[in-house]
Amino acid sequence: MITYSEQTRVLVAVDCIIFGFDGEQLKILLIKRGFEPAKDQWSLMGGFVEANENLYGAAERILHQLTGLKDLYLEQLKAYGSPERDPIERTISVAYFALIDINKYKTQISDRYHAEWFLINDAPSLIFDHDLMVEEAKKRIRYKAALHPILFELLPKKFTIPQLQNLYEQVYNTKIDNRNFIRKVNSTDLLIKLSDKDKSSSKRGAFYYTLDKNKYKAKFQSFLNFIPNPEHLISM
Amino acid sequence: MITYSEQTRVLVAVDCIIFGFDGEQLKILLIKRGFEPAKDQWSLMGGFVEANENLYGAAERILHQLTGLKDLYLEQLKAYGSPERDPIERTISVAYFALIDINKYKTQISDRYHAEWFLINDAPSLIFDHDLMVEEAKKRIRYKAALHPILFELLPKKFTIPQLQNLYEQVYNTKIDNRNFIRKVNSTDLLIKLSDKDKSSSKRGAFYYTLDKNKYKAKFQSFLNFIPNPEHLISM
DNA sequence: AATAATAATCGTTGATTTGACGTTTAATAT
DNA sequence: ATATTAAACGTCAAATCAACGATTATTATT
Repeated sequence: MITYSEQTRVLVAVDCIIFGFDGEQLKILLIKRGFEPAKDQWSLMGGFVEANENLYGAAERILHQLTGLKDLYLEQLKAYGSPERDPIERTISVAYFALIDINKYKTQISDRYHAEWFLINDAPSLIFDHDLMVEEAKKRIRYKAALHPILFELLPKKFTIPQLQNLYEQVYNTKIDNRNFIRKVNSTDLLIKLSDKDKSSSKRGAFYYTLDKNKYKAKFQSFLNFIPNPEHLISM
Repeated sequence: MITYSEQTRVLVAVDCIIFGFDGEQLKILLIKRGFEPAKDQWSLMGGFVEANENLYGAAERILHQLTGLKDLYLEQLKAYGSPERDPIERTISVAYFALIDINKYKTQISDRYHAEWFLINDAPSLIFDHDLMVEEAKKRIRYKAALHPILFELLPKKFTIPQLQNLYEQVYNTKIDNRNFIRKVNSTDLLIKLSDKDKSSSKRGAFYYTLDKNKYKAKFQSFLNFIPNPEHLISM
């Protein structure tokens, strides 16, 4: 029987960078670690990969544990494997980022992890190399969202154009001309206008829209350009 | 003392998808495995991550072992972790892709690995999930090269415009209008025209060019568009 | 009933880029 | 002299772009 017996085995973990949008602000979900090392420090949600699951499955499980949600947008970011990244024992971590609508998130489930949403630009510093992971995840999202309509994954089923624009403005930390933005959004043909309005943030009220799922899938690969001169903003 | 003792440890490997260009054709470097399992089958070059090195360092080492080359373009593709991907024992593999100028490659070093260059569209099928890795690496290169000038990493120090165009045509498997291509290339201002010519492939001879390294670094992030309608070609 | 505030549409501008295509000139091996 | 490839220059209409002006719609507030 063949074995790889002379090789060292290491721990493999999955860590999740969870981005959320509540209709107003872009946030990230962090947990307060309940165990050593680095107990009581802020951290990404993570866990070890189990014997029978693949990496994506592990990320799904971990995400479900914390949020109670399934079928989220989830994409592998990168594997991190510096020998010193975990002080206790060498651990390779495969980072995944998820995009979720905060309104779907169930608080009660997260209580055991002491999870909290933080504004994307106002989050505490994290354990190990998690800050680096978050930075690289932000870059990746900017990069990808400049070309593909992934930001819709952050929005509720029904959303308004001002919410959508606000989301883009936060992701790219820039002001977007509203007239050009609407024109571009309409030209993608991805949205279906509903008959009811959101009157919470204005007197007139903004029409709700919903994503045309079929067109979304069909057009996912075709490049978008909601952001003027994205090459000035993106680096990765 | 804190430990993660109850967790299972697994093997972590690095596999390299090595793309090369010899001035005429785009190729991939494969090895014939000299050990079990899957002895004598074609495979990507890989190896286990050692105790004192990070993932990128492991990829560099493995690449150096096979090619004798250092300081190559090397980028992490993705981590692969299906439980069944290695029949002997669970192994997570972090795939890296490298871009190299085949002329720099030293044959004698590779002999112990029975390495061979294959045309990109005429390679044998590989062990484990290596075919999947190669497919995803090809996609990644197409995606990235549509936006960033990474294909220059495949070219020799001195190269001609016809060589460059040929390379793009092979990567995207398409014909490119030569007049528009030259105009676009010149407009990037990335190339320095040399005074000597390559007369091997034409009577007139084509001027050699070299990459302006400073401008290359400065402009790496700004999007290129050598490929007409890249959105028709790219998917990832 | 007037006002304020946000939402949404329509239109214009000139600049730039795009791809498709035509033409010409250059250099040199044969 | 000829064939062949390199390369530069030009044209053209279509499309896209960002920036900006103006208007209308809707409704809560006063």
